[in-house]
Amino acid sequence: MNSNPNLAEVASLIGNPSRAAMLVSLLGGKALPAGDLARAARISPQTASTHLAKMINAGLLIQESHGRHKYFRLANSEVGHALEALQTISPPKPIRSLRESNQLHALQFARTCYDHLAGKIGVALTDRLVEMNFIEKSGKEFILNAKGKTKLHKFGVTVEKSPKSRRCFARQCLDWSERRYHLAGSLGASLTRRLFELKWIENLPDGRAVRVTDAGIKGLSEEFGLHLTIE
Amino acid sequence: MNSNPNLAEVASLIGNPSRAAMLVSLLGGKALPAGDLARAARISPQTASTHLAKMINAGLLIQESHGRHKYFRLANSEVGHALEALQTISPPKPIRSLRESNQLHALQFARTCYDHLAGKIGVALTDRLVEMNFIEKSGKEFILNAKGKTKLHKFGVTVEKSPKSRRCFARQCLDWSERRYHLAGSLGASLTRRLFELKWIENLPDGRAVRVTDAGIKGLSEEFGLHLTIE
DNA sequence: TTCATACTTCGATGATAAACGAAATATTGT
DNA sequence: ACAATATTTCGTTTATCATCGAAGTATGAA
Repeated sequence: MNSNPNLAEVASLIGNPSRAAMLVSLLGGKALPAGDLARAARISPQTASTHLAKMINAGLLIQESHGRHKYFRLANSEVGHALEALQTISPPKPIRSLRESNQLHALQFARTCYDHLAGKIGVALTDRLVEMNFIEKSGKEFILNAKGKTKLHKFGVTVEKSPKSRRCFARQCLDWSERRYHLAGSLGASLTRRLFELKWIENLPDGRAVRVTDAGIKGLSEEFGLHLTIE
Repeated sequence: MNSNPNLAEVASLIGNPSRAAMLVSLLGGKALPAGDLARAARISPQTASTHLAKMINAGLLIQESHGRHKYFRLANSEVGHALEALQTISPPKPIRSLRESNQLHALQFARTCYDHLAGKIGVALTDRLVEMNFIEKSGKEFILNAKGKTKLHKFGVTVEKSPKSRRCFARQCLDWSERRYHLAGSLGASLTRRLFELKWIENLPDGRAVRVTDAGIKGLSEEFGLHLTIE
């Protein structure tokens, strides 16, 4: 009679406040260990463990073991997409203060994802690197060409793949909120490190949001033709 | 610290099997009376009434009174979008009868998703619009270019973004049955409305499944190079 | 007015599951 | 080997909420 997929099952999983808190923590795309997720949801590790098991079982999360830590992340981009769609219909304003509202904006605008830059700025900067013909998309990676290598090296970024690390050099990382790719991998990390070093960006007090400084606005414009407008 | 206790609130509303069944019945975009929704969810009118009140309260539904009947429908396209997004990550429901199997096939082939076209046809038509270079993907939207604007305007579609509505003009909506994007937003809705107007598509008796008429097969082929084969 | 239909409110019941303490398992460090 | 840390499993408690019967309100029909 009524249509096929079993909505209620997944929705009820997301519908628990503790699980929802964990899922939101994972929306940044990062994998987090069980303990961190428990803390984020303000519940005991035991309780978190049962929640995580349920979400693994339902295909919402996947698990990677690293020693005694178990890392969890969203199983795929569809899950992130669904969570965001739910957020858009989450009624009036959950936001208790102006400060929280600003924080939320800040996250969408610029944040770190593991160790590289994400959010609107992350995507926009990557776009500029492509447009200026420094990097180009190729499968799941970017390729840094000679022109880009020169430019970024002069800018203070490590442009050689470290031979001992088997980390991907210039991975494409999908930003769910923008649904666009930005630069990750060791190149993305090195570039982001350099931006911190130059104090073009700085960490906001808590969480993973990042602020672009005045020097950053000037610098990104001059070096990469990335013109930011303050909203 | 992290954003949304209300995410859980909405999700838990959708997470009840009875409420989910009612919401899915409303995904076709039509308004239905409380009694019909109770029957669709196989629950008593009293129970349905409390469920509906909760969903009204949370802003998922809106209510119109017509005499002693009260009609309910999805509050806005975002709700429809969120439901579809959840369907993409929901496990399929076992099929119990031939009738259900047929219904499922019809839904996968063509259906309305709140107010725009989805299913094989929805995705295929969107693909054609991209291939014919009328629209192009950009982030989470499509961009309608000059060529597309001319073409669709001539076809009878509203191609201007309504300034007072803050609804997205041409959003990408993830299709649960195809796992691909189709055209949504006010442009998608207007195009779908026009297809109904031309009687190229028509609603099947119950639910949100849609049939492509003979005129539609001819028209879609001639106008958009979309060649349908009857299965 | 009186009856019938559509929906809502109230109260009681029963089932589900979230939470944590206690204890088990697994891994790393000393 | 032993202690420390990270996670899981089990059993118990507790709270929530879906459900429906019964009764109430509102609208339309006879």
